[in-house]
Amino acid sequence: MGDMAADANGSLPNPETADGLLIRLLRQLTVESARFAEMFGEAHGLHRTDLNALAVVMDATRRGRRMSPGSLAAALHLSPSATTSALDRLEASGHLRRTRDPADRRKIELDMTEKARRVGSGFFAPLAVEFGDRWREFTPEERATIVRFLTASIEATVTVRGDLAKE
Amino acid sequence: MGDMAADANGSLPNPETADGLLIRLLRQLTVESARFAEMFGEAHGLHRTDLNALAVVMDATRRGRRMSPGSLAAALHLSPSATTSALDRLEASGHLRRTRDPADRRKIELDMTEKARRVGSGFFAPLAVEFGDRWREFTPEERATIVRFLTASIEATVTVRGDLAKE
DNA sequence: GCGAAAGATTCGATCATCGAAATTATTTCG
DNA sequence: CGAAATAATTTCGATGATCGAATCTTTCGC
Repeated sequence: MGDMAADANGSLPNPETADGLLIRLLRQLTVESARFAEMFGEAHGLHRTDLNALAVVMDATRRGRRMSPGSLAAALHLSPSATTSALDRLEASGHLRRTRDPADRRKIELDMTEKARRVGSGFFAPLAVEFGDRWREFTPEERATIVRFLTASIEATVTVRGDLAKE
Repeated sequence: MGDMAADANGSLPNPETADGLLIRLLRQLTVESARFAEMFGEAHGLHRTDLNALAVVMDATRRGRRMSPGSLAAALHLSPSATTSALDRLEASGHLRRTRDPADRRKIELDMTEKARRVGSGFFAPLAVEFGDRWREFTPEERATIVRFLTASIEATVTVRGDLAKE
């Protein structure tokens, strides 16, 4: 699932518009990504939430920020108590460790273990290899176009989400 | 999955490779899509699974296929009993109807209601508008490149998933 | 220092999901 | 034709992720 609104748009089957084709492909891509994540998680005994949590902590670590349960809860849109449960699971499975912040002892810092790092590269390395393989055909100019397209599409999604939030 | 492994890859922050940039953007796009679906579902009182189920049924309907609880369960990677629950919810909320197949009365056919159709276009219409707006800048040649890119990326994901399934 | 606030956890309840058994309808075949 | 096997879905009991409210510990303002 892990997926998301998997498969359905307004585009009629008959004459597909130019935009319709792109929308359909984007949809397919997100569905396939979700399926991959789901299957990967299953293989490692990690549900969606645990995978997401790991990913958030990994990303924060990579850019030099430390995560606390609170910030993790915010990032995951999860209640503090559910986050505690998730952290219990991830600590029990040896992917994360909790250590108290010596400066402010109310806070907890989350550290990835080597096992988590292996999980992360097990997730991304095969994808990166396969992507690299298939993307070799694209020239720098074409890549620039693709970057513009992806950026525009991300912005569009964020914009529409913002509109939705206003209501 | 909705979301999916939200945020973390192997690419180091420092000198980002050309592929690394694309991977990061793809990841962002899936994350944002998932967030949008999540927020939309929340606004309509539909969880992930219900949204996914609706989407699958809508898509099948659109291409002239009828769904049964069984085929829906398969499409969602959900147990039959969980699917029954989801259908109970969707029927109670007036999005779907169950009717027995007159030919083989063991089977149940799932029909979308007008309300479900409205939900669907409420989901996709704003996105389509915003995408259309932002994509106006792309020439047909550029779109062809983008289509190739998206197709290649989908195939890559499917391939890696297939490899994972073999183990 | 003392009360208020911040950060995290515990507790009890709810609900989605699962696996196994049950129900209803159909097909096979003796 | 009738009985057993098969198919499709649902029911039931149990598990577990999540939530909201209350609790505990630490820090900050006065």
